[in-house]
Order: sequence, then C-alpha cells, then structure tokens
Amino acid sequence: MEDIQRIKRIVSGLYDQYGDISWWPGDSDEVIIGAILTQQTRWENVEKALEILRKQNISSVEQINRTDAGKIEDAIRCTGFYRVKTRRLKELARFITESFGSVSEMSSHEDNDLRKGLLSVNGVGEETADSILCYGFGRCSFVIDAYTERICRCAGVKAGKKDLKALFEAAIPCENNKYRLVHAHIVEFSKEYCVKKRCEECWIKNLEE
DNA sequence: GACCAGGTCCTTG
DNA sequence: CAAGGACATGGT
Repeated sequence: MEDIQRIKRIVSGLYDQYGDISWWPGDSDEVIIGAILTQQTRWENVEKALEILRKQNISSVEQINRTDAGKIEDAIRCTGFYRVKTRRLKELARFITESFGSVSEMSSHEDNDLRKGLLSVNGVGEETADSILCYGFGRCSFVIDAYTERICRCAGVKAGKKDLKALFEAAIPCENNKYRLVHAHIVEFSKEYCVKKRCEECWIKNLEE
C-alpha cells in the first residue's frame, strides 16, 4: 500500500475512534506562548504556567516584551527548561513586534511568510512554527511531532520524517479544523496506546486488509 | 531512584 | 548529515 493511502486510513480510523474533540483552544497570543512552553513538556504543566501568566498579566506577546525575564522565569518554572524558554519567548515576541508590528497584523501575511519568519527565530523549530500557524492562526499547516513519526513507523509508512508533513497535507482536505483534529487525535492515540505500550490492541499496525 | 514529557540548538565525528 | 548532550521541572 502507498504511504498516502496508509495515512488516509490512519486519519479516518482516528476520527472513527475519537470524533470531534476540542484541543488547544486559546487566542493567537496564548497559542504562541503555549507553543514554546509545551516543548518537551506535559500539557498539564503548560496550563498551570499559562494560568499564572494570565493572573500576572503576561499572557500576550506585547506583555512578554515588557516584562522582566526574571518574572517570566518564575511564572513558567513548572514547565521546565524555564531559562531557555524565557529567552525563546523574549526573542519570539521581539521578532513578532519588529517584523510584523503586532500579533493581529500577522494575520494578513501568507502562510509561507509567517512560517519562514517564525523559523528564523532561535528556539522556534518546525513543530513550534506549525503549531502556531495551525492553532494560533487557523492555517492549514500540519504539525509533525515525535508521536506522528512513531505512529507512521508503526503503520508501515515508508517515508522519512522529513516527508511526513507533505504527505499529511496531501491526505487531509485543507480545512483548519481537520488539521487541528488530526494532530490532536494522533497525540491522544499515542498517549493511550504507544506510551502505555498497549501495542497488541493497536489497529494502526494492521492497515492492510 | 529511574525515566519520560505535544523540541530545539549546539557541538562532534 | 547523524548522533549525543544540554536545557529543568513534575508525574509515574
């Protein structure tokens, strides 16, 4: 079976299993901040940090620009890597302000402009950039993470990690809600089966028939 | 106590 | 280019 076909089956199987779920809600500013905070970190800890940031009025890009690094570090400590993440938040916020003016002004730019810009910031890799595009700006930019790769390996997809983004984008109709849903499904499925090593119960490895 | 989490960057070979 | 380490806290 072709890779693309396998991926389509994964996508529809996941939808059958989980249906419509709400995942990573929040305005553009919070998604941008959360995208940095969630790097290599459990989402529950990110939520705690976001709550603290909200209470302290540091939950927008503009406020990140204005707030002392030390104060941000304290607020996001529970997400780990808090010094690097503070530096990344600062650099990203400064970049956004300097090259776009503001978060709302980013909306008028094309996906590719935004993506290239985001990727030029130290600390923003592909997954972070695509998360911001998909969940923060409603674009059709598919997020590939470690789980996606794992599931694809498990399903017998031959393409390497680098090619997965293009494959998923070819397999999914370009509707933002589908994009966010599929990525969400992959994460939920992975936590439920791969992480808990319940591989015997996993249908992904039997896509053939 | 060991091991991992919704990554990314930097250094080495 | 691939592999290995650093970044750090919190949960199982």
